[in-house]
Amino acid sequence: MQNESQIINLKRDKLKKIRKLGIDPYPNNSERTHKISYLHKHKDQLLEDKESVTITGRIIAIRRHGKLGFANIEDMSGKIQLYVRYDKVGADDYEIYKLCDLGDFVQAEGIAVVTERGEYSLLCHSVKILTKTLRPIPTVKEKMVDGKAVRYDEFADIELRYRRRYLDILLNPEIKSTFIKRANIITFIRNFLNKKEFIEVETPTLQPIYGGAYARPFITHHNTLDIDLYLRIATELYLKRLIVGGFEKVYEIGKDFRNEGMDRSHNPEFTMLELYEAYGDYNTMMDITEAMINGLAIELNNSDDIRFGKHTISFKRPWARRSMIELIKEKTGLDVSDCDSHKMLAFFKENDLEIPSETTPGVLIIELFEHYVEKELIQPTFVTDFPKEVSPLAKSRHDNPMFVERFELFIAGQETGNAFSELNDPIDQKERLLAQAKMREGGDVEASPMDEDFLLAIEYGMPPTGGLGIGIDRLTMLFTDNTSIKEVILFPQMKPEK
RNA sequence: GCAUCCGUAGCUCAGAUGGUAGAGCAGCUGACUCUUAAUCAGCGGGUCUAGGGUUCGAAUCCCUACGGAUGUACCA
Repeated sequence: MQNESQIINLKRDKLKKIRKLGIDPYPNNSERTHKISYLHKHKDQLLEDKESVTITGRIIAIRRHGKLGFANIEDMSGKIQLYVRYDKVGADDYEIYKLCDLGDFVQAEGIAVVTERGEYSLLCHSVKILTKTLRPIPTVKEKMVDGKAVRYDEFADIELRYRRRYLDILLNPEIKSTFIKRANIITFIRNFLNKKEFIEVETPTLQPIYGGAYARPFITHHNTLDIDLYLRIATELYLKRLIVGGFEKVYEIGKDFRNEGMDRSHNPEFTMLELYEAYGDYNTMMDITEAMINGLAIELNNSDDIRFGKHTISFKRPWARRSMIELIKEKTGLDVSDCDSHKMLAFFKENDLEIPSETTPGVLIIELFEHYVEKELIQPTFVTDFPKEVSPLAKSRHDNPMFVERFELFIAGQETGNAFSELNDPIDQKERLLAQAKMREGGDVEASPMDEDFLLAIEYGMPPTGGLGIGIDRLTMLFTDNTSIKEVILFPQMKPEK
């Protein structure tokens, strides 16, 4: 008689029983005098003073023994055992205790004691129910073996964990700490930038023209204006307008949306930090990136090093700064600084590499880099000097105008940041955006549309500026030793269940 | 997109070669005034992801769909 819906019916019956006793299973008010962690911090004093305390929490284990029983309850700060005796709480409250299930929220008042078996507990004088659960909470049991918690019956189904993240957080403590860490990372970045006098801003998520990255957008519609709007793919073009306006240091931490493939490192919406500094360039962006992430490592781990899978990654400064050309030459022996596509194509053929659909020098160089170099860059490495044609918003190098002043930051083989000396020549910028628009007309769905309004702003004058983008999700993956972006996004995008 | 693997009770899993589904935990009933994966006795619980096929017979073999994981491609 007990599949899930029957268990739910049994719980509804208990609910009725509680109501029959004249008790509201969902009272409007609750009270607590202390968090559970307080009981642990002031253990000796509480044991001596026998001061009455009231705590609240969720039942995570329950053991009944006739006229006495135990329950482990947990709040955000910790766990403690409740010790419930018929002769202490009285018949009414004992009845309530008997009607409590795993997952119910309760309020307990009592004094701190140590049981005969040596467990620090709250000996209850009263027990009150705060919320009755209707569904069976998956049972996860833990046993301490040699100081290590061995878990039984884990809540481990990956799909269920993501779809019912609340259960994941409730039942898997390491998940809770992952997301606390994520919050700490964002807080640290805010504090770091605020201290450097960056201003935090918010720019539109709904944009009439999207741009600032190479990606397909989500499209939506505004009813009153009767126009289509795009969910932003980057904050870049609006933040630069603010530099034009005289904000010298700005940043935004927010969601970008890209309508493309999903995999281990891509979620359709993701969190991005972008910052812009007037009178800076890509070199100052390297400095600030190093300082920020190194500071983060020290803040979180009290060390320059973190463990990531098999690797120990050291954020000790300075980090490697390597030209893409140099790296390719090192791995392949091929010098691509002359952007000779014939030579590169010959190399592709010699080595049986798949030839990309476009065979312009820039695309071929990137292809070589991704194939031979990217995955090898485990320690933090700034890869500099990208081909101009794949960087429409970056300034050219003076010594070789085929390349731009740009870097991508690679850590553990993964792109974690992207920065450049921002192009501020309005005529050059217009030409490059026109080239993008042409690619778009030619069928490149990821090329950016022309943004006249952005060009207008640049024509009013943007000072030399360094700009930087860092993927917060990927940074969090690094610092929490996760290889899937879904593990660091609370509610990752999933296909609907049928 | 392609390839491979996976989907059995609320949770974690077992179900060789096809023979008609099982365990632990959780739940229910009872016992128990110091337990902590409580214990003991008993009881129940399943559209084996869905649909089709092969077969006397399918959780098992085949096909399709759905969902997930991994790899790969794409993502400057």
